Amino acid sequence: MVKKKPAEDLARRERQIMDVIHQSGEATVGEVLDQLADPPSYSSVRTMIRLLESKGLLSHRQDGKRYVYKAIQSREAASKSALRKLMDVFFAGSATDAVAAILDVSSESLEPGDLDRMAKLIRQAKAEGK
Amino acid sequence: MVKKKPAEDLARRERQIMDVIHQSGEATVGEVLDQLADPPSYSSVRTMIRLLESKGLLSHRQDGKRYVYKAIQSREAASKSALRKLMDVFFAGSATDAVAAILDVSSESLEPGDLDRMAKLIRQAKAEGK
DNA sequence: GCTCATGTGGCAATAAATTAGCACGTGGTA
DNA sequence: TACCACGTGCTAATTTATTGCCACATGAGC
Repeated sequence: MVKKKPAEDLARRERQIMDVIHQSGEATVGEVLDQLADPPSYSSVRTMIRLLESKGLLSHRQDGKRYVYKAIQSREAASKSALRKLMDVFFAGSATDAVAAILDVSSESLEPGDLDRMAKLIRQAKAEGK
Repeated sequence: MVKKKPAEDLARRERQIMDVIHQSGEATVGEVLDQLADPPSYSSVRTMIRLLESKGLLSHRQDGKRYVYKAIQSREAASKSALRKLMDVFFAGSATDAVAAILDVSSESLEPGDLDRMAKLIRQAKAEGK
């Protein structure tokens, strides 16, 4: 029986690369390299990406002679599991506390429109949950 | 010049252990061991924890003959940086999208009271941001 | 069609992370 | 007080992750 390897179990570089690809949606080796903070050689990035593909986390399509990689798991699915984990670790699973932290973290950049949209989301959730 | 090592740069086990300790607030070696999904030996966990302490991520106090470890960086600070990163990677930095995802992830377990509390948080943020 | 710039594939070397063994110390308890 | 259970410190061995080389392929421009 093969061990399941969720995204949380990735090594450092692997995670960095997956993050870049999730952030970009799709990326070539060169694009990943450009977005890595502390980049190794092109060759190393490529090896790493191929490894991630062999682990079933990435897939590629061909574009001319280059490969364009994307995550197998959708951004939505990946973000949900990351969020769930973050909520568990830092907020004892509390969605309310997590929302409070988001408001806090982004207070600098929030515009009234953002807050209105959030308020609307909450009204909707309330309506659905009835 | 010494390289800064933010929490995101931790290796797999290191991060697992930091997560457990953040989640618990404080923990002994044995408690960390109990909460690790795929635990190595007691001895290994101890070595890892001492390493994290030597890196400046943990500190300990003595309780009888045991050490009780806690994170140097507060849960609040750690959660903020984790949230910021998650928002960047998955939601292009959008707080609104992050809130939407939280509502989605936790829709099963939300109670009306939670939604009311969130609504209140948003009203407050709006008042402050004026 | 030939050549060059840029890509990929496989593989070997290195570096880092993880594991655990062994010796010793200490507090509680009979 | 003498012993035992359980804790720590240090260090070595192993496993895993990361890096980059070298050979070969392919498309674009001349």
